[in-house]
Amino acid sequence: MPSRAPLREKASPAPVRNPVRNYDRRLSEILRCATEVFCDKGFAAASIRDISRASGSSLAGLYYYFKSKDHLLFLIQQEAFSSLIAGLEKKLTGVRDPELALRTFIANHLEHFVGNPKQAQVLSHESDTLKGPYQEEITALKRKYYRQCVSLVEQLKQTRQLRGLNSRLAVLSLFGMMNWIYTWYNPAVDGDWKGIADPMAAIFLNGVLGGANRIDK
Amino acid sequence: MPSRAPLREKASPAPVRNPVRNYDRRLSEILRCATEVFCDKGFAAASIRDISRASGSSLAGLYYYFKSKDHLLFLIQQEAFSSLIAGLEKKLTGVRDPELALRTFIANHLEHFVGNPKQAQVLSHESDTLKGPYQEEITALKRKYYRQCVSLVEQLKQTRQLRGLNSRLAVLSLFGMMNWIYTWYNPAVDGDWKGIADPMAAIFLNGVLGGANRIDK
DNA sequence: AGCGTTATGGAACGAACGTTCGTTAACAGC
DNA sequence: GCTGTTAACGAACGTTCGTTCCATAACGCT
Repeated sequence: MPSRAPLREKASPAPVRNPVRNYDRRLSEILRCATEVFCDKGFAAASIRDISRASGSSLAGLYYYFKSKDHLLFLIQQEAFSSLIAGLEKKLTGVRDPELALRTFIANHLEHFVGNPKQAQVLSHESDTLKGPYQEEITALKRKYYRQCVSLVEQLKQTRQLRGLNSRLAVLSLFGMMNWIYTWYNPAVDGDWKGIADPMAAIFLNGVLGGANRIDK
Repeated sequence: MPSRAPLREKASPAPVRNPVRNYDRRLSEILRCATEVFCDKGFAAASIRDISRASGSSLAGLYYYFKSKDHLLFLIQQEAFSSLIAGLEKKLTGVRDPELALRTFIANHLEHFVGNPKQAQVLSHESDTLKGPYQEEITALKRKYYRQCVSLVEQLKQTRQLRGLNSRLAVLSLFGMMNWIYTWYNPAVDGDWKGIADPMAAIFLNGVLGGANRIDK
């Protein structure tokens, strides 16, 4: 007669000590697994069953932590954007010089993107996947972040008297450079984020400051 | 007693005059419709039924033109890449100056991407969707295109003696700028490709040439 | 008139999908 | 010891998916 208890290999039925902490910990564990699955297969091609497998939960058990597949992607993107913005505001306090501020902006962005490549890919690749209220909330975060960068470029434009500069195009080009990284970054070839942030900031800043302004200085 | 013929509203059973031409014409029509659907919903989320609806074919009728959904995406990407590369080689013949060649490269890329935004989005957004032999063939085209750009940057690096320049990072940053356009381009705001190509080429070329080199000139 | 090729469509297949239902342990507070 | 909450699960629902089978027109050629 076989014993029954040892057969359970899946997430065991919770030795709940601190109820609130346990929920949060398990949720972020699930978000981490789901991020990996979405990164590998893409949101639409990934199934809840894939995430169930990756996280060790049952199919039904997952729905205790999110309302729908869309809601799950929303939670991932919201957390990713929030930590990106939080890191930025912390590093930007007290920085007055626009050029230094832009270098800080770029460094923060790349630190996040190169340090969490899977999260970065889900942010970049699935940035237009959601629809309705979820998308609106993410778009609001994205717009806030975009505007902050435009503001820095406009400050630079004013202090350096760059009359011809198209701030919108400059900022969107910068975002292109940085967000595209998820398609090519290879730590063995490209090193960590510091080795990318400086040359990329150099290209962008030389790019918008232009040749002429260097002579004046 | 109702007549029967007028009830047929769908693609009528082919007044075949020139068999070869008809096949090609219908195929590119289907590719165009499929591009639109893939662009709007993403490859994985788009169904063959969506493409059937958009192209006016029946579900089964489509499979006369491609072997599988993956094959359909392959055909789209192959055609897009081929015309991109063909346009480039035509415009680049006889151009000796590396800077001018790079401006030409950028102009050709943006002309294609801004002129065919839906095709561009499918190329960029689904660049890693296929697997196996299809992906290998597309990757080969992509690598050829990438190498051509690297070669131009290295020529620039040599003639201008830019010792510190990381060609790989520079080219991938340029591709980032250009390919990211599909996420933000709005003809009403940004105008046609000419208004984007020049400022973006300026950012890139000033960026890699750096401030110092301009003083020498 | 008859035949092979080109081109198309209706109907169906099995598989996989997101989600829900009802149930069940484990624990906390009383 | 009882009760409500937390956390998890197996099984199933109805739907949609990519793909295939088979039939059938229209045409070019003989």
